[in-house]
Amino acid sequence: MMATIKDVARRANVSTATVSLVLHNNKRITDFTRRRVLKAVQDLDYHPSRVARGLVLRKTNNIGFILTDDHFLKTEPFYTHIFLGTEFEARGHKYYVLLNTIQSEFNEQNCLPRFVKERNVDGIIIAGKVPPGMITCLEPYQLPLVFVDYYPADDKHFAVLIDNIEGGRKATDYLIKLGHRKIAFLGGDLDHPSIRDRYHGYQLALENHKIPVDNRIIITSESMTSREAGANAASELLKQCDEITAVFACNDAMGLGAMLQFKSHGLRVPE
Amino acid sequence: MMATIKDVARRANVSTATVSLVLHNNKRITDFTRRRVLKAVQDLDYHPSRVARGLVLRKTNNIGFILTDDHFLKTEPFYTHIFLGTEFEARGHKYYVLLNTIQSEFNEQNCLPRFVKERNVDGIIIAGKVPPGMITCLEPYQLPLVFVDYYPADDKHFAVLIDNIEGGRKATDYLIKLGHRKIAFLGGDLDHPSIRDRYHGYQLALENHKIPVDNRIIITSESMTSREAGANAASELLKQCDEITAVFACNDAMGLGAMLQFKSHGLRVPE
DNA sequence: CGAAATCAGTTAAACGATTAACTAAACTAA
DNA sequence: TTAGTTTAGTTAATCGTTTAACTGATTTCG
Repeated sequence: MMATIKDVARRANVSTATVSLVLHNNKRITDFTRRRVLKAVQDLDYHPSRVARGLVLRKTNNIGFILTDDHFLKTEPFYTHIFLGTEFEARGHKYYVLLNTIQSEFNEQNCLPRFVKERNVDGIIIAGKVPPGMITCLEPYQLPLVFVDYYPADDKHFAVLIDNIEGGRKATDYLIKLGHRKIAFLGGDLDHPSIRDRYHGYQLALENHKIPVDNRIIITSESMTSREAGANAASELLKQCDEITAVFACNDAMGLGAMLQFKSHGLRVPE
Repeated sequence: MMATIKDVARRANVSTATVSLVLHNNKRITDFTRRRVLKAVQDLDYHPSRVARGLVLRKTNNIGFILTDDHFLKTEPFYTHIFLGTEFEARGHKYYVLLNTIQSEFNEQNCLPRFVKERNVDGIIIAGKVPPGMITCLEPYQLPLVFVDYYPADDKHFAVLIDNIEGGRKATDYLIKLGHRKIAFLGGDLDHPSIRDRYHGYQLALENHKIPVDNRIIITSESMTSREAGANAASELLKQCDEITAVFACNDAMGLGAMLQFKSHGLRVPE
């Protein structure tokens, strides 16, 4: 069995309070006692129980990471990296990360991750598209909330965002500088802020170079995040306009799907 | 503030013990009382604190997931899927999953994940290559251990494994059935059991078809898991033998690297 | 009828820490 | 000398549950 604070106290011939005080560097313990306690701690390889400590301090040192699983699984490894980065940083601050993937369909009832209701986290990170109603549901728990890649409606919450406008602008700019003039835009849900912003950036770049926006070669639809969607979009583009020389795809999966589709129509990519 | 069992007890005019018993479906509570308690539970949206419960039951309902981060980050999304699957299944059993990526260099000292020392997990899943010495270090904690994609030295431990021999055999068999005779093998560390087994499967398939194993076209090296490694191996292969018509790569990154390298030498892939 | 058994709860200890409040001894100062 | 202060700890309450042991009332049965 693992050593508890009582074992340490017994071994060092002090009270458990003293052990705790030593471990918190309280100055009212003499060096003599401190050393004895520390020795006992070492001997027994004692580490305070996270659970017991959590109870009295009302603090779990857990961070809940909520992830719309669609994103994690179906698109790029973007969220994997976000998650790993979170875990790494949290670990550095002696926090643990509890992952909870959720469905995007959100119903008021058994909606929230269990770790919220069971008070098993001190704060929450939500990555990806946040189901409507979720934030309201979360409100009464008073947990610190941080969004990743999502624009909260109000400005009461923190969010970590990608500069999608600038990203979209730069990417498009790059294509223009390569000489492309007919650049198609392949996006997912335009209601999704990140997609909207990339589109915005795309527009800005075209504007800067006085290239008109051609609505025929802008293809977006709500559920467009998969390869098939990309492929379908590519077919669509081929029908719409044959002067296209470049494609701006909002994610890798769609880009790849489109690329394969172009190839199967005898076009060569990147040429 | 969140409701505690005391709030529920007060509201239902019973003792906290009764509330707990009701929640555990103990039969010595009358329907009359049970209903009152359940009503109070609903009204207050009460959920037992995982932390408090953990303390008294000596059970955290957490599973520790240890991952050699090299694998997670640098190679395929294989481990991502394992992890997500684990989280999903655990959630179904009311467990949480604590991730902890570790370095492959393992030193006896501050080696083990904190969640082990702090008794914050009930069991451990280790995915990927397990650093030597780690298992011994883990021993005294008496935690249930399950390995994923790793062959434990002793048979005291459970492991979830891929049938790499069969996988390697099938893949090679497929290439042979397509008519290939000179099939190169690109692998990582042959000490790694999964690589060794795939190689074994590769050999078996060749044997079955009475194709001799050509050592010149078998390229393995300890750290070969990246695209660059794949590219280097491809160059090597081109020098060694020009009759190669197919390549068996042990992971996607290497395969991709090799493919790109072949292309840049003017070869067409898959043709 | 009276002892034993059953019923429907309650009381209180325990889990492993933290910390405010207390205490006994030593020291300080008028 | 004596009251006050500082020092170096200890005692005991607390966090929110669970559950063994208890209790008082009712029922069962020989």
